[in-house]
Amino acid sequence: MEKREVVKILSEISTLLELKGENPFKSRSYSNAARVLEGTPDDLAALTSDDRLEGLKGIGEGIGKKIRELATTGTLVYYEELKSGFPPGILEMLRIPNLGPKRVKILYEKLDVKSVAELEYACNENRLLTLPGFGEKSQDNILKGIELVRRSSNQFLFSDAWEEAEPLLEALRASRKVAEASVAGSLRRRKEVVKDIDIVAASEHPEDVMDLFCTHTSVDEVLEKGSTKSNVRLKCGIAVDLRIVPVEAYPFLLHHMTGSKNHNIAMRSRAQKMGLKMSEWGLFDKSGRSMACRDEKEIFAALGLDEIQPEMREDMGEIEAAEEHALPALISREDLAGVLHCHTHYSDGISTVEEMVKRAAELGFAYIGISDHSQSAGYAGGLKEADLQKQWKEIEQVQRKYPSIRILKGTESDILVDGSLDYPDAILRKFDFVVASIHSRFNMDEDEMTARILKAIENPYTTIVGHPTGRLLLGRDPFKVNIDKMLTAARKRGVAIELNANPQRLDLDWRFLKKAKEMKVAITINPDAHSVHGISDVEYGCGIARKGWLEAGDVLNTKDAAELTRFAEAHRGHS
DNA sequence: GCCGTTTTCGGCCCGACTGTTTTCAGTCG
Repeated sequence: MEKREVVKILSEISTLLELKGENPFKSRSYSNAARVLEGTPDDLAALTSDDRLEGLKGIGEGIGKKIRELATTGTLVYYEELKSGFPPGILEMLRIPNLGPKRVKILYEKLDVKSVAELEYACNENRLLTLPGFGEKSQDNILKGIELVRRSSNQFLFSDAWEEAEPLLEALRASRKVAEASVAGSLRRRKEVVKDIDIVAASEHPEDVMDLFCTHTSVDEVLEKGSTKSNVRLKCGIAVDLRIVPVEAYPFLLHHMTGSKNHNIAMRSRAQKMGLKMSEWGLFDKSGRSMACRDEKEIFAALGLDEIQPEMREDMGEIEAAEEHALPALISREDLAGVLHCHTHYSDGISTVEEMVKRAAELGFAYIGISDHSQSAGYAGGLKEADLQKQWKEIEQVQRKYPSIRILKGTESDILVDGSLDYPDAILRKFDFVVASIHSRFNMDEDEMTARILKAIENPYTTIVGHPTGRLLLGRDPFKVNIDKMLTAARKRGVAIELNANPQRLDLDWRFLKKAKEMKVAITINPDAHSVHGISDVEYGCGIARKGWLEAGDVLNTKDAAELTRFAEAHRGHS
């Protein structure tokens, strides 16, 4: 069984326990265990082979045993029994906003409603009005919620949410009544996919600011409006929360709303153990006196911690590291010396070689790697040998015109079904670098796919494995590959692993980056640009690299072009 | 169900808003 499936079952158990009305802390321990398991880079087989599983904080004897049962037998008696107590459609009702386990339980027990469709029917017959705790408003809101769930998946790419957040933030900052404002929540933490947008502000006139916010042109509907908190839905479908506090509480609000939830719980538990109480309003001692903090750094310091960057606040070891002064100095966009993996109109890009080079130079890069698709990639206009000759000539001309930036000749070669690359060696050796990527037969089983990729890694001409799991966020699941084996082979052979910065990919996932770093595997943050605009996508990649605790030294394209070509040459020397 | 520099038992983060209620439960983050 895949770890992903175990994670799903654990969180489902958590939900079912809530529905059952069990001890909420018991339910929480299952969702916590699911999160912890998801966050560890190791696969299930590695975790269950020794005592490492129960060593994870949040997985004890009980849940550990259940995970082992799932890993060895593929099923879990406890889960099956729990599940059989409820009709199968009941979980989908929980996706409706503002409808939680308590009220779903009432709907099921009193009205025998077992699915979203039945719930809709019951609403239309006004049958909810008779229930305790329900009224006309709730019934209307549930109908609206059903509409919303049907219309969208309720999840958005980071890049899309970011683009919506920026004008809102600018409008707030432009107001004289706003002292400070920032994006918070998962967007500030740079999660690859977000559910909503959180914005925080400091103001002495919160009502006026709320009015400004709720009447912004991008707002479609005001869902909630108070003096310190409002919630709206934008025309594009994303919900936005705005919280406002006075200036002195602002750093606490910013920290609180940035989360993650589990990071906050850990921070507040820590405060509690120190005899303090922490909330979005401040940090208070036993007598209720508030301790002034001018920024987040001072909040962390008050709890005996180094400042933790927002991207790392996932309660995945950052608090322990902050306590031991062992936090990494995270990479930033300015650390990148050059960009690799760029397409042009020769294959499926839309910009010319010169346009791409000019743009990269404007962005301050010292080199750019052109890597169009290879000959078998008919779907993307892959280059035949004659096209390559033509492109190389063109690159040499452009190079003369732009002496300040080095142009590297590369290719994004398909990894063919048998693991070989898509050009003969005589051509491959002419490239400065080769990105090897899977673009076909995604449905292979794990052993086959792993063998296919390992063979590509062993090819002396491979420099980088491109988008190593092939996922499309909100679109296509990653293909099955043993990441551990891939990283081990990459390290051994001196091949880099791509962190593809396209906002739809962001692949390799940040949860594996930390592991790659520990294994000293070189990572390249590549734009996979298909136009001049795509080059700056490396910014998204840097956000994900930071979530994976990467420092400048862990990333290959922070080095200069000479070092990069030496890296490529070194692998060729291996053969 | 998990966990322990107060504890192996008894805790488990904290507050805002809504809708339903006459003081609060449910939901969310």
